[in-house]
Amino acid sequence: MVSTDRPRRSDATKEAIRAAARERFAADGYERATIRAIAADAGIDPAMVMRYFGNKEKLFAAAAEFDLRLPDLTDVPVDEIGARLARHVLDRWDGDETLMALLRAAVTNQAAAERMREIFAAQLGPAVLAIAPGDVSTRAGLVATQVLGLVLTRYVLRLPPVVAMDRDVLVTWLGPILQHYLTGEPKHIKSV
Amino acid sequence: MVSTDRPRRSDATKEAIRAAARERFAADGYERATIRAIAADAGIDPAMVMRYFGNKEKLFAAAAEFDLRLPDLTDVPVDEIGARLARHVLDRWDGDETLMALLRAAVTNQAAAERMREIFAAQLGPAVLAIAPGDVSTRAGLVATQVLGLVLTRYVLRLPPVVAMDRDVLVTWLGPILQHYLTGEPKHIKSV
DNA sequence: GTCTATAATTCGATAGAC
DNA sequence: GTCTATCGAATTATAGAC
Repeated sequence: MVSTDRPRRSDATKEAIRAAARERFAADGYERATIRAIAADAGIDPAMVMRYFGNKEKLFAAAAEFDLRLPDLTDVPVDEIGARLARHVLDRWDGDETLMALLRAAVTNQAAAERMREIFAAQLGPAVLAIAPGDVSTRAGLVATQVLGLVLTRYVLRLPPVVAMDRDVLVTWLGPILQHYLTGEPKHIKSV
Repeated sequence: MVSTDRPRRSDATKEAIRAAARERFAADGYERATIRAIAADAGIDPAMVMRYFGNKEKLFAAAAEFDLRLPDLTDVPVDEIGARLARHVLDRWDGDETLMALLRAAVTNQAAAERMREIFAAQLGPAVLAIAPGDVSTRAGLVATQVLGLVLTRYVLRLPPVVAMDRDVLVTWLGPILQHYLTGEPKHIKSV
């Protein structure tokens, strides 16, 4: 038992590489992030990156390991689920650059796009299933459009009006919308 | 007068390059789209591309010339504006790959992102101004999050649930949301 | 384990013949 | 106007010394 899980020799290096890779992929996207730059950030030789991860694609796969960490929404009052979800997305994005790396890369890299699809299918789908009536797939898809649209415009494209919006203002606007996508019916919406 | 606007000698070549560039930038993004490939698609020599457009950045700028062609929404019944806008977005995106090129490139290329910001500021802003009360900037920003989120998930990431959704179903769901962003008040929304 | 040296490509861009 | 030839730089990836 202990032998398979022993004190770790210098996997610290491996973790340092992964951290540096996350930053570079997030900042520059898949193609512009170079192994050389990642190695330099990690303070080691580029050859080490190849030794530990084989090639660039595998390095990205290791760096883009990601968990949405969706909160358990089943015990949240029904009419607060949307706001809770909106707040979680903003928190999650501010605290972890992995999703930014994944999104940036997914736009031009096929493997990254596939991973993105997997993550949303495996993590958002079940979460919606627990609380939503009717067509779960459609509801999960609609939530994805609004959530990723927010992330894209605020963190990637940095559209000024979206960047300028206060966190709480965003939650106030988007909460009811996500709520509607999760539990409402199409067309049956009243805006006053 | 005629001399400045004469029959055009072989600007057909120039237009062929621009068309090929649009396709490549849309399919591969800025970095992966190569001048060599674009030239091959256009059936001419790579050196011609440089001669006509100077460098890769200027070529992209020429290929990403884009007009949202937002319809005049002032004469549309107020409660139909959202649906009309949703339908227009789907139409516009299906018929022109320029916006796809712009979006794909904007995610990893600074100049493309800046152009994206300009387009939304110059075209969406005024359109919203004509019909929306209160904080126009916020409303335009919210509309951008949902519209670009739809485009990202449906055309770029190709999330299965979003791809599977019928055009009319999407309009039915998104119409009221865009309507709400344009004319409603935060929190004052009722989903039944 | 870590790094040096370099192979093998690929790309943007230029010079110049025709 | 069009194309050939090529430069110079940058990249991933490998081989092998220490």
